[in-house]
Amino acid sequence: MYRTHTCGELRLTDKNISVTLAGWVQTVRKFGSITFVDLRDRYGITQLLFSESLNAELEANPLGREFVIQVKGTVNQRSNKNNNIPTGEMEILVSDYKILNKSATPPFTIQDDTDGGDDIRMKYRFLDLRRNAIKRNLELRYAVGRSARNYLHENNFMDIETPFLIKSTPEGARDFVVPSRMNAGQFYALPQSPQTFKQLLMVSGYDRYYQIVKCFRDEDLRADRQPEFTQIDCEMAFVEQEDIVTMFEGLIKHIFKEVKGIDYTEKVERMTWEDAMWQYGNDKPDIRFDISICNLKKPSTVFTDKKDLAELINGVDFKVFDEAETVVAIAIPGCSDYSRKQTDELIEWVKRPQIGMKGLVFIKCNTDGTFKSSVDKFYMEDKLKAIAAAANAKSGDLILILAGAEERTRKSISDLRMYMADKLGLRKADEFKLLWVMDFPLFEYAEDDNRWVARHHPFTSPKPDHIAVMLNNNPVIEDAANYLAHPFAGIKANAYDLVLNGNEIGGGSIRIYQRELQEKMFAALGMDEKEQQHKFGFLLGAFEYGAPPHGGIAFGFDRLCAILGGSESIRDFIAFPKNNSGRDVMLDAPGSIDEKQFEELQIKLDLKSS
RNA sequence: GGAUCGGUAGUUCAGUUGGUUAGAAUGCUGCCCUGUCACGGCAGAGGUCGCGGGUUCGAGUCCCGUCCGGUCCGCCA
Repeated sequence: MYRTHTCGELRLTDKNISVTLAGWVQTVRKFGSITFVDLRDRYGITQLLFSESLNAELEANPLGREFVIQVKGTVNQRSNKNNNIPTGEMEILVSDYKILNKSATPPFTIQDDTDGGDDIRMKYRFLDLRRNAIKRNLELRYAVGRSARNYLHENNFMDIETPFLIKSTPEGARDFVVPSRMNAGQFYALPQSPQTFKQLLMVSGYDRYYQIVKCFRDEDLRADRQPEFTQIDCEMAFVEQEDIVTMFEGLIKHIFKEVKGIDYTEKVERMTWEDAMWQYGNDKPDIRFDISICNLKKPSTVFTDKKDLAELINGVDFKVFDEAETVVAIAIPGCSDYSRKQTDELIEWVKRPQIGMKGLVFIKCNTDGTFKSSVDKFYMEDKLKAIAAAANAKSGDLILILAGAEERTRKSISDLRMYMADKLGLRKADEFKLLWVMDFPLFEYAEDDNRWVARHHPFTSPKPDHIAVMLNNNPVIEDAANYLAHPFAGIKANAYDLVLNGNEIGGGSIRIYQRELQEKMFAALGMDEKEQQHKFGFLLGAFEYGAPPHGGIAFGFDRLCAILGGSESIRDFIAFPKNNSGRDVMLDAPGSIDEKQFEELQIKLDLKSS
């Protein structure tokens, strides 16, 4: 037997018992003729005491960091206790030890506050995984997964596996492809999600399905995006949007409770996509802090009580505002005392290429009731005051205003809002706020091809009221410049995203389950009958054999874990993640393959030079 | 496809206006130390300044190219 106990298990109450432990040497502290060793395993650290009698042997067989050793000894009370660790009151008085395996000196220290940078830690990921920080993340991930399975199991969901080797359907994200040896010249695709399979399972009558499943998308990476990632993928039959929303609010609340000990009793807020875009500039707003956007340019349908805003800023010959499609303002609490240097910094920040604004107008709402702005030349105090009122600014606030093309400006003010909130510490990692964003547009306009693309995916159903609009209108866009006037532009989808602290953690929809509507949808996306049959014939066929109404949702499992762990980066919640370029730096993958493999696949490599 | 920041000891970093022998911390090695737990003390080893080219009397430092890594935009139905 290698061990009787783990390194996190023994306490002072075990005093005098004989034990055998095995683990890794974290540190060796030689202190004259006695030696202390911290022995580490997955469960904790236990101090070993090598007394004088073992000195000769330690000299003959010295210990080094990360050596794997086995020790026999008795549990001993420490004369100096360490209150920082659970095992800090006891130690093992070692009678005998054995080196099970030596270790080279690790390239970085395997401690909570490691000296290793990201690069080296990724290359030696197996060492990094020994560290508490990463271990805790993986434990959290396991807990979230287990909690989700428990909840779904209790609610009659059934875990059904779906294939990884499927057919490429180049709609949406880029597919990873896998050549087929037995079908030379043909390729499988790895699934971007099990979408069509779970819908077919609904047709088959498995009315509550789930899977915690890998998905693959060949797109560029981000801190919160990996080419292979994990979804909690769910689908239900005989449901409406409200059923899904209730069921999966329940799932997240269950996870909050089981994993974080949080009772999320408050009502989960809801917001239409339209409101989210106008009030927060973003379809996944962080609503933990109360800063919303005021549109100063046009009378907004959202703010019906502030109809005169456009008059307020126009007509003083300030060209920046006059010529801008959109002018938006946010009031930052308590920042009216910003210095010239600080406001200049903000201006530089919005001018960075990533944000790409030409400038930033600010109004200081001083605590003495006066106003000071960067546009005093154009706006008298009474106008500044009126703008401040419109922007919901209080005394002591700093109003920041951006002007420009609508989409760009809206995104920028949203980025600025988040930047300021981070700066002011308003985004607290231990505070969690859920939000449903609903009523997304069904279609987006693709300028390049002058056609509609599905905003969510092509299986999403329109709102019941909008089905007729879809069935009775021609999807062809005759007037590209005026595409918003096309009836399809206003069609809203039966789709919903669950947002947690400004991150989309889940998204789903009620699906189309009738062949006619599905065909109409495909046609709207520019697919002729032949193409529809080729790509999705199996699904259209299935809809003819008693497809029930159904809908579902998929959660980004990695992202959910990262947020619950208080991190924006998902990489530390994945045991073996890819780097920014989609490489596994430990394996040095991807790599080339043997000539023999090419021959078997009957593939000849002929890279096109760019 | 693009922007931007970085690459100097095993590791994390500093390195002034281009100027003598490139530093610190930590890790590593050796010696001392009977209660440490970020142990302490003394001594020592450790460098192709990512790579290639250029400017210069002289380049870690400036310029061009390239590779690698981080972040972001585009992209991610």
